[in-house]
Amino acid sequence: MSNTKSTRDHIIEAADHLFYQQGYEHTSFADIADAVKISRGNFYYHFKTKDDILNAVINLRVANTQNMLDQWEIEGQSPEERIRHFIQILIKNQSKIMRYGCPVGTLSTELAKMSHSAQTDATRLFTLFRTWLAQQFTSLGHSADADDLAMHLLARSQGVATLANAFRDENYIEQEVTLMNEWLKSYTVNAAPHTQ
Amino acid sequence: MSNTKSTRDHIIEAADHLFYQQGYEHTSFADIADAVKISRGNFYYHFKTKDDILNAVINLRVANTQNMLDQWEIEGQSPEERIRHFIQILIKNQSKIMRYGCPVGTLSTELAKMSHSAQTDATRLFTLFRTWLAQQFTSLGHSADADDLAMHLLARSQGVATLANAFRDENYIEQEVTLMNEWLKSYTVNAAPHTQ
DNA sequence: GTCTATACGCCGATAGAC
DNA sequence: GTCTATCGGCGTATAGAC
Repeated sequence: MSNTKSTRDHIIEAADHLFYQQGYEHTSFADIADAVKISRGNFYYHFKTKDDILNAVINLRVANTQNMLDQWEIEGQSPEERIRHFIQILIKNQSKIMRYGCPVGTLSTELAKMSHSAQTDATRLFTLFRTWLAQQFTSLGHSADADDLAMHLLARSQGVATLANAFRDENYIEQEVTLMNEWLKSYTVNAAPHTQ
Repeated sequence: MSNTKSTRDHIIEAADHLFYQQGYEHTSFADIADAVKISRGNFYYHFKTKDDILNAVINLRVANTQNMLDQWEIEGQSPEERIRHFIQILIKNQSKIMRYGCPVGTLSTELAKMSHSAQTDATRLFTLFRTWLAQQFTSLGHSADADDLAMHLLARSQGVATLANAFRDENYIEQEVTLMNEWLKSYTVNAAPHTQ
């Protein structure tokens, strides 16, 4: 309940940023220690292995994501407005996405290639969005295919992030966001959606 | 012109597979040497640095991709049939994609995080597909937004690959491929496409 | 062209003083 | 809780024999 962050918290936050910007494997203990301005030795008082830090980072991201979704739930006046909040993060984080891609997707991809045991935990971040989006689509009256619609929208935002990162195109994200909002509108205005 | 592959070719092919399955950084010289069954020392007769192997792998992938696109150009009786060939690789490589993701997207993402100088070269693989798809959409009479449509389809296949890899869902790829084919149809049957 | 042997640095991890 | 010092291993890369 104190407003001063512990060293442990500083480590987790620094690791969070570095794992996002450089990747998990590409980030060394020295990198994190330098960022927090502590010695490598001190590190091991707080975390025994690198996997422990990864675990703490994933937990932090899960908590932050859950808070964000809760906030959207409060702020959004309607399901479509809430879903638009989701789509809008591509704009809000535009420059970071162009440089580093999507934090959820890139971590999941990296851990999958490493056959890392934490891959399942990382997928929980996707699941948070998936479940929340499916709830919104259910509220919109699409309960039968709510999960399909959620996965569809998730995939499109993932693809946009990957290509924006590869091509570093400023306008591209906005262009696709417009299409996603139009797609969403077709599921809210009338009862007959197009074929996506 | 000989039908016997050189040791160099064997190294490139082994590196190609391992970079795809394990990632570039996660793959060591020892891994590749073991796969080719040569000593680590012999390795350096063929490639001086790890970056050299990466370069050779990218060149191999560019050549293979170009051959595939040329083949689709010959086999496809119409632009929409050719584009359907592109969509169909998600089905053809379904099990690999579920395990390792898309070889183009995952390499691009990894090199971006490493700030690797070869990232620009890796993006050429995306550009090959992008340009080829744009040509097909131009042939379909959508020359004004051919590149946008190409990028849109690229993004969707990328997103599907990322989520299929994260969730390991067998049915999901097929589900999204159906949607992509329906989307494509709306650009071929009549002149008024839906909003994507 | 292929091998063994080895240099050298970085990384994850430990020991122990303060 | 934080530090310095150090270990063992792996990874890239080199030297030189065959």
